[in-house]
Amino acid sequence: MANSTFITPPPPPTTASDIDQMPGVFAFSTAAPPPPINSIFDMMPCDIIGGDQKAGSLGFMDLLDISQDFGTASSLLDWFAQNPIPGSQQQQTFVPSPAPTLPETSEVLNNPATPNSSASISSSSNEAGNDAFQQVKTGDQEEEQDHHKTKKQLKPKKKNQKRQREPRFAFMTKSEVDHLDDGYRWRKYGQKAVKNSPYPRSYYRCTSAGCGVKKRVERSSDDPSIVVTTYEGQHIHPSPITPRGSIGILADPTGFGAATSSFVIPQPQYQQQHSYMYNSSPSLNITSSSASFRPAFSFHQGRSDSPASLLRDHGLLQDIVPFKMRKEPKEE
DNA sequence: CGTCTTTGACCGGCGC
DNA sequence: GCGCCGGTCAAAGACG
Repeated sequence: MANSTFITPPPPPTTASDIDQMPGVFAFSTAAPPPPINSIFDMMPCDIIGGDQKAGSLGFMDLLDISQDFGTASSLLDWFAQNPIPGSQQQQTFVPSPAPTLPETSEVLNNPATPNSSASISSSSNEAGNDAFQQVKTGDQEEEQDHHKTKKQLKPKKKNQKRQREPRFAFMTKSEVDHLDDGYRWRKYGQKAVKNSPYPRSYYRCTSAGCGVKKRVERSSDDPSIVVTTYEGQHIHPSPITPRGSIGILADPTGFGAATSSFVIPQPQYQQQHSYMYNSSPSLNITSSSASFRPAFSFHQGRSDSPASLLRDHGLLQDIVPFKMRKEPKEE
C-alpha cells in the first residue's frame, strides 16, 4: 500500500529533467493551512479495489484518457479541479502564461509553496502521439522477425523518422514506495542511474497488448521521500483492475470515459496548500473559485466556451464524483 | 510454466 | 566527429 502524498518539493523539481524545462506555464496555487494531505493516490480507491491490490490507486491513468480530448496538460489539472479539498479555505492564483507558445509540449508543474503538502504535476504532449509510437514499435517487431541478429546488430530503428513523444504527465508524490499502483499493470523494462542522484530511474510499460503507455519512476535526490512519476501515452483500454463490481468502468457516454469511471474519492479530511504550475495549453481554460480549489477549464475539446457550465458546482462531492460513484461506500 | 525483474549493452539525440 | 546521456532491448534469472 502506497503511503503516498502529493507533495511539492522545493524547486527545482529534482532530477526530473523534463519537468523543469517548461516555458510558459499556468501557475495556480491554493493557499491553505498545510496539514498533511491525501494524495491523488490517496484519494483513489485504494481500499475499494480489493484486498489483493497493493497500492490500489485506480484510475489515475484514466486521467490520461481524458487528456486526449484537448491535450494532456489540462486533464490532470482537471482532475484536481474536480476534486477539491473540502473544508479548506483555498485561494487560487492563476497565472496565465504570457506566451502560451508550446505547440507540442505542455507540462504542468507545481510551484511549491509548502513542501510536503502539495502536488506536482507535469505533462508534455506531442500531437503525433500514439500513431508514431506504434509505428516505431511495429517497425522494431518486424525487424526482429526478419533477422535473428545479435543484440548489437538489432534495433535498426527508423532513422529518418524522428521519434515522437507521447503526451506526458509528471507528478511528484510523497511515497515510501517507488512504484505506485495506479490500477494498471506495468512491466519494468529498464532501470538507469540518474545523474546527480543516488536513486535510479525505473522504466515501466503497460502490459496490456497494444497499449504503449509508459511511465518512469524516480526518486528525488533532494528529498528521497518524493517519487517523481512520469506517465507517457494514453491507455487504449480500461484499467484491468476494477473496483468491486467494476463500477464505472463501463464506457461513459458523457465522454469522460474511464476518466471518471474508476475512482471514488473519499472525502479528504485535510486542508492543504496547493501550488501547481500548469503549462499553458491552447484549450486550457482556467478560472478560479474563491470558495474552493476548483479551477475550471474545458474538459472536452472545443468546449471551453463556458467552463463554468461544466462545473455544476454545488460544493459537494457530487460535483467531483459521478453519481454512480458516489453510491460507492466510502468507509473503505 | 508464465510472468516479472534485473542488468549490461545498444541506439539515437544532442551538445561541444 | 566524438562523447555523453536518456531511453530501450532482451537474455538471464527470480518468483509464485
